[in-house]
Amino acid sequence: MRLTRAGEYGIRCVRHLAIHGQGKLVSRKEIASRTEVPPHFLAKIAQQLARAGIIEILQGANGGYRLLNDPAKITLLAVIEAIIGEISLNDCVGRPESCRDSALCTVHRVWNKANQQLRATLQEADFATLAREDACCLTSFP
Amino acid sequence: MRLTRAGEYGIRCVRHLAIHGQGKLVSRKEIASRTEVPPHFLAKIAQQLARAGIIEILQGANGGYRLLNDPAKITLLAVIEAIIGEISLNDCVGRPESCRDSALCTVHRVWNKANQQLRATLQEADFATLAREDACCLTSFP
DNA sequence: TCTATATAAGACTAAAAACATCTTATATGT
DNA sequence: ACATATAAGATGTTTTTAGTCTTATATAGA
Repeated sequence: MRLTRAGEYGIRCVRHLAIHGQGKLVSRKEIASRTEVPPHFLAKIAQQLARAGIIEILQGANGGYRLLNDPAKITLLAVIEAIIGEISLNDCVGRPESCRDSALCTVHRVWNKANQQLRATLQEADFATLAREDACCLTSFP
Repeated sequence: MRLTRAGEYGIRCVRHLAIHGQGKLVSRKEIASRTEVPPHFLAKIAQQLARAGIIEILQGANGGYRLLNDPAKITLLAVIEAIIGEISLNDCVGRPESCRDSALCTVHRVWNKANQQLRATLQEADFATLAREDACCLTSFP
């Protein structure tokens, strides 16, 4: 697992939308400038979020992005995995076939446990909470 | 954080040494072939493990590597961090200065918790245990 | 209907990191 | 002295990440 820049940007984007509330349309331009994400890069990230059913993209004049669901229902895990794919701390966890016998592998078992914990922690965090307080990472409201 | 190939190889190396027991000298050649790690790459990894005080390197004819401590005292965390540096799931965690106000950042707080959990889980795993049972990843004994 | 504005989609490029190898030097046992 | 083993760092290759650019498409409003 590795939180890439794209993943970080995806979080910023959803958090910014969450601050405005579900269904509120915000232009890509505004999101990009407020969260300091390169606009074209944000476009790609938004497409992934849209495919994952997290946001809706409206084209045309006065277009933009908006959250499809209640921020309280959107987890940090869902956003991250929409961007970087399912989290796996090492290959052993994500692709059992890369192990000779992953069911018995003591090392594997540790990774597996760590991976489950990590995903659980990220799943507990929802964007209603994440948007509520002031936060670093350039995503706070005016 | 990302478990690189080098990290994975470091684990294989220490596990192989742990199977032989503390203080037992094993040649780089044997470790490399048994764990399927490129010999020259293993040399670099071994140097990092040596700098971290995990193994001792003996030069010259009949040289090789050996564990300095009881495998039960060597944690998965120590080995991984000897190779890839201190684990941090995102920049926010590892470099608080990259946040405007990391103490208040709700996103940061989630990462921080996840990071602590991950390190704790990896610290609980020791190489006496990891070496005990059959395992995948090419590190089992003859 | 035409135009301005906005995003879509994917090709393309640059930079960084990962992965590995190669070469020269140094240490040790016989 | 010689054979064998690792040290150390330069070098090269591949993959991934990060970001940009271009052409196409959709929409609001004059």
